[in-house]
Amino acid sequence: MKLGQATIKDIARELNLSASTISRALKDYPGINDETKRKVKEVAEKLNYRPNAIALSLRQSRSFTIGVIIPEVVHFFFSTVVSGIEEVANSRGYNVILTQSNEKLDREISSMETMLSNQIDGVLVSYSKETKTFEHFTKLLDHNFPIVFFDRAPAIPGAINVMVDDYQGSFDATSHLISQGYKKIVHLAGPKTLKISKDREKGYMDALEQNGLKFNPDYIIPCPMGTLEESRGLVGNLINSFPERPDAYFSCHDIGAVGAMMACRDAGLKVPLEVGIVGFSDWQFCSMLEPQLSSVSQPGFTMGAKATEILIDIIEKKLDPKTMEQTLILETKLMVRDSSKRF
Amino acid sequence: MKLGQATIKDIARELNLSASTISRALKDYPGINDETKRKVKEVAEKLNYRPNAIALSLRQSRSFTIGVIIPEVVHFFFSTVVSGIEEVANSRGYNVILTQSNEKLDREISSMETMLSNQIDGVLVSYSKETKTFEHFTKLLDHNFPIVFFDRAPAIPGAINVMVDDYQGSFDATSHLISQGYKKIVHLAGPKTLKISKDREKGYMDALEQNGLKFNPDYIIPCPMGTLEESRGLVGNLINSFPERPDAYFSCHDIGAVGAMMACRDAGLKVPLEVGIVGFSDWQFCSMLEPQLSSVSQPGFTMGAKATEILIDIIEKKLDPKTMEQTLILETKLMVRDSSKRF
DNA sequence: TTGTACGCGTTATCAA
DNA sequence: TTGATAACGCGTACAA
Repeated sequence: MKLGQATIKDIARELNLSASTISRALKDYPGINDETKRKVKEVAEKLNYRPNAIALSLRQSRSFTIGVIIPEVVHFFFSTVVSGIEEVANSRGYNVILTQSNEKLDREISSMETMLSNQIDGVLVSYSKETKTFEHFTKLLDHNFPIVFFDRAPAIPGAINVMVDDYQGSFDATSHLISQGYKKIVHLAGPKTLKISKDREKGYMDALEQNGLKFNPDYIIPCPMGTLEESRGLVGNLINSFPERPDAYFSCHDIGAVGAMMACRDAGLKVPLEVGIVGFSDWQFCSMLEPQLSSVSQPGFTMGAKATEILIDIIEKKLDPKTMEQTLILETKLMVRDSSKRF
Repeated sequence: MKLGQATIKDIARELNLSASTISRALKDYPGINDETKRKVKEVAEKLNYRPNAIALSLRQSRSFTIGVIIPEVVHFFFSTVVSGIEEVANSRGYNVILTQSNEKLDREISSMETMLSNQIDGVLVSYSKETKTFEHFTKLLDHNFPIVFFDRAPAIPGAINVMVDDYQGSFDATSHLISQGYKKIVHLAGPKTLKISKDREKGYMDALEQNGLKFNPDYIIPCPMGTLEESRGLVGNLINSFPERPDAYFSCHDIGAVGAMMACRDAGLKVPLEVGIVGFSDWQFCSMLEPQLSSVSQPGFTMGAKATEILIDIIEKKLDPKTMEQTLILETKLMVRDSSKRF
């Protein structure tokens, strides 16, 4: 704060009392003269006194601040999660320091560093697509520093993760497509570095098998970038060149699904009549499209809220993550809309 | 940080030196034995020393942290702004503390309070729809506390604002509709508490007049909530009950435009043939819709970046806002797409 | 070239 | 019921 923010000492001087008395009076400690207390509070009010959280942090070695590292805020899902984080953190008296990695490992690492310098009490992380090794996290976990991972869960034994049931969501989506009579279902897959990508792929494959459809590896199309143009291009090629033209697309995220939808439109294929499409994440725009896009809804707000609750519990109760439930899995919900409904 | 974070004292003890020597060695002060310096850095490395930013903050009365208060993160435009803020703040060595007001005045006020307690060096604000009085800001401005407002600019003399040219954007959008031959253009307006709403309304009205169309007050439909359902319902009623059925809708935000689009579809009206539609903000989904939605694009990232630069300049150069350019206006860009293109 | 002492704002501890 | 002192981690004026 700038010049002239009143401190306890200012109040003390004004009333000819000691700093400790002021401190106690303000915090309603027992054994303080009621009259003194009244006067102290009055002057505090007058001087517009505001406790200095920094001084408190230094003294208590606790900052009541948690860090959040996400790939990008400009991402409907992540912004939803942040919203949940913010909500819970606030209501429990914590500040939220936010940084984006922009999917870069080095930014993730340097963010972690500055946050630690700032004495955060714990951190919530969804790691970047570039991140393939996790020493920058394990080092801290070994020192019992509280970390909770969300959505993107690393392969670290003993780490706490909050995620959605990507496997089941994917399984449901694929089964739904099959139930609607689609038979040649392509999966637009995400980067293999993310566990969620692998889980979604697995759910897709298992759903095929359990429904008696044979799995064709050529039907898995990697979309590492996750842009609309990417999937639109890939699906466009597919439609024109593939020996057996696919009749459905299950994308590991909504953007990819929109790309597929556009490619189909480009090719004059009718959705859902000739081609079924399902996305993943249930972004806001799904119900604005024509036809409305079916998608697997992920509880982003809840994820952020739960992860934060767990983190703060660890911080405050000094829980040992090793003795806790390691993974909280939230349920997804398939939102069936027009893009995949034949009957 | 938890137990066992090494401090300068730990290094001092290990090397039988005084804390001040360590401090100087680490910061490459002149007049320190090279050999000592080497050893200090070595031990620092070994103990995984990390400066305590909290202690620094307390000492310098500077936290290198800026606060951000926005209505909601789950809002494409705001998340874009936050992204710009984050980027610049980070590169200039500042942390970002984020809070959402959720469009509530009391949350806005309490956010401000906790942030001040946390000794932020300055704050970036986009105030809530509920905010009608600004004492909680003016009080601080009077004490020279650095505040930069973005997007939603309050009627505070001397305050620094970064915003887009809402008037011009709106004027352009309306003119465009007129140029496409639409004549009965309805404006879906935002809440009057926001200057941006008023500016957009003004731009609409002026464009009508300057193009020789008479302005009909009944053609301004307030959409205070800004939800899809709201505008869909309102436009639906309009279509059925209005004596002179409108042939175009210019909405003060994209969601409203989508609502209008849906209402038209419900009523069997063809966009853009029978009805033209233009939104404001150019959210991601605009180009995913069918027909693609024309919209006024706002440079969110730039807005965040610029606002942050200005704020940090004020903080670091101790500039007096009163002597500065008060308002930075960024240009909008009309993205003409299918929803308003007749020719 | 290095050490001592003090202060940033607060509170816990011990003494009065 | 109140006050004095020390400590959280760091930087710096001053002394050695």
